[in-house]
Amino acid sequence: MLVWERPEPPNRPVPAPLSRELIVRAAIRLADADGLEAVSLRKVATVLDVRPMRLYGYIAGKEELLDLMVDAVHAEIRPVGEGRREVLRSLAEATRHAVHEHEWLADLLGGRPQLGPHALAGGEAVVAALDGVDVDAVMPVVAAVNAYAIGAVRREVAERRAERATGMDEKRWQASLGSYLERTFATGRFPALATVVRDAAHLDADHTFRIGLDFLLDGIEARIGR
Amino acid sequence: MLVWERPEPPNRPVPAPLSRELIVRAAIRLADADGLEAVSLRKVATVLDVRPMRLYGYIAGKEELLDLMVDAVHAEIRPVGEGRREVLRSLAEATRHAVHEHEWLADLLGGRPQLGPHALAGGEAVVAALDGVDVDAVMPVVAAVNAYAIGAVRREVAERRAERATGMDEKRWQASLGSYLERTFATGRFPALATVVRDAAHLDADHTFRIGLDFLLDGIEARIGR
DNA sequence: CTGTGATCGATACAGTGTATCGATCAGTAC
DNA sequence: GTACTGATCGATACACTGTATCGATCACAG
Repeated sequence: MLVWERPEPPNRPVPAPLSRELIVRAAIRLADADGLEAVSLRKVATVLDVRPMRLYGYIAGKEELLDLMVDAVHAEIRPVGEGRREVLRSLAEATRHAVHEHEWLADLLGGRPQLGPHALAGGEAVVAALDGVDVDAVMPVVAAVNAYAIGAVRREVAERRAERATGMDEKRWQASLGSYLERTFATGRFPALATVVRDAAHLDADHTFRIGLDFLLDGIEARIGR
Repeated sequence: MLVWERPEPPNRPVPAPLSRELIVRAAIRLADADGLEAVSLRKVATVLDVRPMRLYGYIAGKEELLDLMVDAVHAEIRPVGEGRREVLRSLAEATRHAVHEHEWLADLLGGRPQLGPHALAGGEAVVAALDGVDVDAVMPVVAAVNAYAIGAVRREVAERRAERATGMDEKRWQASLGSYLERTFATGRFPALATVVRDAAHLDADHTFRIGLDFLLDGIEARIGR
């Protein structure tokens, strides 16, 4: 082996510039495209043309990356409109809309306290718009709307995924779910449930979300006024 | 090497009896003790004194195991009491209670469709107890209560975990969170939020859950009667 | 030119879910 | 009894994960 053959010079002409924001954006793109389980530090690093350990100079670890992703998307969740009811309704709808654009959000929302800057800014906007409401009532009201939105959106995403998992085709899913339920109901163990599933009108996701939200907003309005 | 030294006879005197239920129970014990991330097929197998691949004779994979765990706990979630409001309230409280006993449930609830036998049996019990309600209204009402319960309970667990993560001590957590918020609020970017956090009474988890639930139940009662 | 402190990333480690496939068994046919 | 068959089981292996360690490399201070 030739002694004077030096190993390739480190070849670090332009160390790819990096920042928390670039990392978070790359992670979000990965999650949007292929789901949360496609987000690994190695893949994020690859996308950014960087070696994995480099990321640890900007983030503490994967958990923090997930937190940062959630907070980044919180920038899109803002109430609009006027009047208490409209503000709260739009808050819930904005949450749902954000989850539609970032399905992985359903897996993370509510999983950890939301104290990032964008989440706090969203909270500020809501609380400010609820000006005039009894100060002791504000947090419970906002918390309730958030809780409903998160739970409802999780169920919605879960159903959508189950559909896709059985082969991309909605009709086929309805059929296979239907036949499974019919077989189960044929045992006679769930008579009341069977009646409802068979006889009730099947609402689409939009209506289901809005009906539940209206229940909640009705109850809130009755206590804090409009 | 001695040719007549046979390798130890397979030493399979009593192949540990196994079943889906044993596997699921072992997994639940692990999750109860150390959280969901402590549930791995290898650890479950170890606890059952079995080699990992053996499990695949009873379950299709880890995802199915998680589904089975959730359905098993659904056996504990049943409405009690009489009257529509009381049935729905107890449903939500039962969900919350189950999560208190199995904190990992907060990570899974709502994440996938609940079509297992115990979940369906719970649905049957609720629907049966709502006898007399307009058939088209039953599912939206139950879905709304479930959505609220799941979302609320996730937030509650998230807060509890954040407390524990900063060192087991609640006072210290309150202090560190408080100082973080104070520092953040000192920037003046969240004036409305700051006012509410500073001036409003801080409710404990029980009250917060019940207040939000009452909002929702009020709204429901106004539409479907009591 | 010579330290020196910071930065970076190759390597390694312990862990994961699960596909593969040879070893081993009970049961049946002769 | 022996020979075959089909089912069962699990050792091994693979690809992948998050991240700790630590030597190599750099810009810069003296």
